[in-house]
Amino acid sequence: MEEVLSLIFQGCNLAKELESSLPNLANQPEVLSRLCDEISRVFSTARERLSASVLHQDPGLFRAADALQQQQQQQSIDPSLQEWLRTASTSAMGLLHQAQLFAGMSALQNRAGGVDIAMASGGPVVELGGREVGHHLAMDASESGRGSSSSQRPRRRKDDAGRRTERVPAPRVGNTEIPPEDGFTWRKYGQKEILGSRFPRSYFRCTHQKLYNCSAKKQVQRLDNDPFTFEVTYRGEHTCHMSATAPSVPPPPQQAPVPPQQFTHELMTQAVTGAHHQPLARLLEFSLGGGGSGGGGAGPSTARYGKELDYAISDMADAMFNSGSSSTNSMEFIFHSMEDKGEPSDTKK
DNA sequence: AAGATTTGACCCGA
DNA sequence: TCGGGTCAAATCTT
Repeated sequence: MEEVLSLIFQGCNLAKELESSLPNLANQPEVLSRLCDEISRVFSTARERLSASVLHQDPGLFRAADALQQQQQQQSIDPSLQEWLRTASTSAMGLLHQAQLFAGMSALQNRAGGVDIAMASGGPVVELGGREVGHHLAMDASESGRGSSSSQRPRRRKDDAGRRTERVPAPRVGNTEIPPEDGFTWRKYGQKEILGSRFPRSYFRCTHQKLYNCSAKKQVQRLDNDPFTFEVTYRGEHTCHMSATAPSVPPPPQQAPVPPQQFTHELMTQAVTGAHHQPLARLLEFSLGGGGSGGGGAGPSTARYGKELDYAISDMADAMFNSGSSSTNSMEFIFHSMEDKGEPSDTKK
């Protein structure tokens, strides 16, 4: 499996390189063709090895892989599809990764959905059950009381008891640079090269730090020996969830009101069936084997496509897990939330 | 215009 | 003194 992942990773890197050099290669079809062939070959090899080991688990998955690969091959012929595929694959994998997280959050043991999602994200099935997305709410008593006397800028020590470290899987396909979503909204405030590490460490604080005096922070760093895994260190406590109006309230895992099958299939499909998400919807039709909405051409997309989905997913989580006191139908809210996220981005740029 | 991200500089614990 | 963590101005995005 390790070898296969390495192949996929290699393919992704090749694709990235191709993408970045597209402007320079626009009038060099032979070079483009060669690069596309190379990428196809890498992914084909990976897929063949995957097929041998997991095909029996979910044949539908490989229909999606086939569809993806066909689209990739068409890239060299039809440039208009390039952006479509790039954003669709990136977003789909991001979205599917979100599905992984939600599956863990709601302690879903959805056999079909779980297998589909985990495999479609290009990696092994990860132990979602062991990742308690909401657990970093645990109180960090030392946070508030320290740094009072000596320094104007309170600092934490490395061995601070308030640190909680998790390892979470990175998206295997698409933009693997994106830190994994965890149900909170974070604002990046720094990035630093760490001695002896191949990858820089990113520093985040809660988006609502000022508004709610929320002291939660997290560091995200990719593992040297496993670029597919992020090590996420949480520090501080989220005080923003104490407010009734605070956004991005972390979901209590046991309160998931949505039946697993409905969530992983219908919800995920419907979530992307807006005009803005047509390509993604098509991709998900493949990977989830759903009916889909049909119609519509390949719409425009932006580089932030995936991130918008991240936010949309966050809103979905909010809607799902905070609908207890509301009289509003949670699923309706979710879909409206998705529509709201999709509509404006169509008009932007 | 407001919010988010980037990035070089600074601070401070080890 | 070194290196990790944070600040804050510049820049980018929406």
